[in-house]
Amino acid sequence: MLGTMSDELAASLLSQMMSISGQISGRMREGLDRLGLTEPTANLLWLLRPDVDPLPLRKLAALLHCDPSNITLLSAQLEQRGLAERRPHPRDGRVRTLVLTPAGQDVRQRLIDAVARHSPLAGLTLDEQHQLDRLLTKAIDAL
Amino acid sequence: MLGTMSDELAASLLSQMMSISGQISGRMREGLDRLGLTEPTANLLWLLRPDVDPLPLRKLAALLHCDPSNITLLSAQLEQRGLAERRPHPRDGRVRTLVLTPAGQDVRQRLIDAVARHSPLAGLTLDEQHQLDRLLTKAIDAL
DNA sequence: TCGAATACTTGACTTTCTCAAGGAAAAGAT
DNA sequence: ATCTTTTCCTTGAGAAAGTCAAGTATTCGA
Repeated sequence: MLGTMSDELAASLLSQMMSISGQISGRMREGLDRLGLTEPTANLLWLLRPDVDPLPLRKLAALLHCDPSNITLLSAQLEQRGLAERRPHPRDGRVRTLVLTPAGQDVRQRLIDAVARHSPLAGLTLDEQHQLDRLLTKAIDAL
Repeated sequence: MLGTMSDELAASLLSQMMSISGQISGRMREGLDRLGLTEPTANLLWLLRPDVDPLPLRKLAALLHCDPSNITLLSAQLEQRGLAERRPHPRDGRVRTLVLTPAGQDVRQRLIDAVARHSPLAGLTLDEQHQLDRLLTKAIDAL
């Protein structure tokens, strides 16, 4: 049946995605000690893009699929290390946003570089990487 | 510079992979309560392929990047729910392998189906899914 | 202005995970 | 064959991360 075939393909893709992302976070772990981070804090750091408007803590909790109180804990850790700051939202006094400090931007970039260099995706040719980029972009935009 | 361009591409791919796998595990969480599982046990269940020789606990720990004692805990939970069994390795008395019961195979398949249906990758055409499959396969094989 | 909703924090608690130590089986050396 | 070494799993103690319920402050809407 057609349904079965595409189900198998979907399951195979799923398994591959999980395997690769597992490899990536495994690779990430190796560098964390050196940067003085744990995996949960690194996952939060990952979301703090310097080129985008800072996100409210609540939004970060949604992106990480966890309770807001957990973000309170993790961002306090980043703050204590001088990597990020909680700033009040300019328009809404209830909201706090999390912003990287220069030191935080540096650590984040070093983390990304270290992982990207050893990622399984680095084994693909440049052309293949562009194909992959196109496919993933479409998948994400479809959300 | 050329190096910069490919670094940016690699970082972009990385970010996309993390985003999609985040979506996937988010989707997974939604079904877990209904199946009586937690996320860590589901991640273990994921690795227990019925069509492949059962893996030693140590191997499972390596795949999940965690301590073997943690696998002891998680597999005990699966065992208690009747989803898996720890069996002595036929040739090596030190080793224990983890094998799904029929009930465990059923739960695992339902988990995979539920996630695959709502995965971001399901939005791609069948042709695109094949392209993606080819690229990911190559990336994984390069390990 | 007053009630309802939203955002973050705090505290108590559970679950997950790691580390150090220990026992059992296999492998290697003598 | 015996003894040492290594490998694998388990146990127990403890740290870290996560959830939940309650509390405070701010904003929104009637």
